[in-house]
Amino acid sequence: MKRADVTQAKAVEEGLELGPLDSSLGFLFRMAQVEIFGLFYDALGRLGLKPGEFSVLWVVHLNPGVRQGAVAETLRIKPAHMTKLVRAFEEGDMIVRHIPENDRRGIELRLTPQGEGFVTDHAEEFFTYARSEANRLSKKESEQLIHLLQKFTRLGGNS
Amino acid sequence: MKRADVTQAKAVEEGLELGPLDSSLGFLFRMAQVEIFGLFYDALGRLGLKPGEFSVLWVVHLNPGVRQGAVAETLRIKPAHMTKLVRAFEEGDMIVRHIPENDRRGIELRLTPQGEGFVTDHAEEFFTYARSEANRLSKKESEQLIHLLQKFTRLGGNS
DNA sequence: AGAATTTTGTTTACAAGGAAACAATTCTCT
DNA sequence: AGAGAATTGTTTCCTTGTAAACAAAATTCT
Repeated sequence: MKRADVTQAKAVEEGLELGPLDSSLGFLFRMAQVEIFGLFYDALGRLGLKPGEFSVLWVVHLNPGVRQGAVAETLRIKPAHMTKLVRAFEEGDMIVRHIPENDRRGIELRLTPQGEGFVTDHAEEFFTYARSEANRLSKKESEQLIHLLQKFTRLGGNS
Repeated sequence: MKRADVTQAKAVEEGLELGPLDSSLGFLFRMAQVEIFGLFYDALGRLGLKPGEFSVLWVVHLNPGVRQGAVAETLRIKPAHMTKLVRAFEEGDMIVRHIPENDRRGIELRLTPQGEGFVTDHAEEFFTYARSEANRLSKKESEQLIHLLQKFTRLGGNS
């Protein structure tokens, strides 16, 4: 029996009706993030590292001596959580915290040699995964998606 | 010169080097979700309800008698968490749980009259917010973005 | 029928992340 | 210089979400 009479949306997922929900950006972003988190784990889970954690190391790698608050604000990590992450990385000997003499409030972050090694060892697969995430889209489509997301988030190529 | 003169984009990015990170779908999805969560709160925070919670009510509204596991799978909510949400909604007299006689494992969900009232009262602003979320993109761009996200998540359209 | 398996939801025990109060340092303004 | 304000990070407490073990019901396969 053909189900084409029933609405398209009815065919989604468990067969549940979603109405306009499946055209809601908030809902789609959440679904997309869950999806991509799964892909990340399939690819890099064995490193015992989460996407957000790698980004912290990556940003410190590219910006040695950056203050931890600046990293937090850039990556939208809340200060309380940032403290925990940085302390954990310090504990794991990946990051060193340095309190500069000219402003002893801020804390400057740098990678340890071990941290540098970790980042350079895994950066390629991290970003390769990041590209291959998109393999359910054509190259053109994923470029378009990236562009639209950059515009929406005001990040990347809009300056 | 005041700090307020610095561009918004600059303030957002702190001027940090991100390298290929700002073209990573995983990173962009996370940023987009944080962004949209903020927009949601500005618009609907006063209802004391979160996006995911409203979606549960919405899906039950559109699919009366649906099993809670089906809702969980559709919305990518883990079973353990789904139990808590449903119990809380039951507590708040928004949802009724019904154990059908023919299969007493599953639990069928329906909105109470109060739940129906709540959903119909707030659905419009929920989805209006969902549309106005996109107001930093042109209409065409946000349609494109929605389409690409649907394709990426295999939701909506047809895969 | 009856043991083994599958499906479905719940409980427990924990990790991730956040809000708010706090502490230390620097800046502003008189 | 010194009081008040702003900046920066930390601590405490709480909420949200997850994994893993469990329990109950239904299904499958002798």
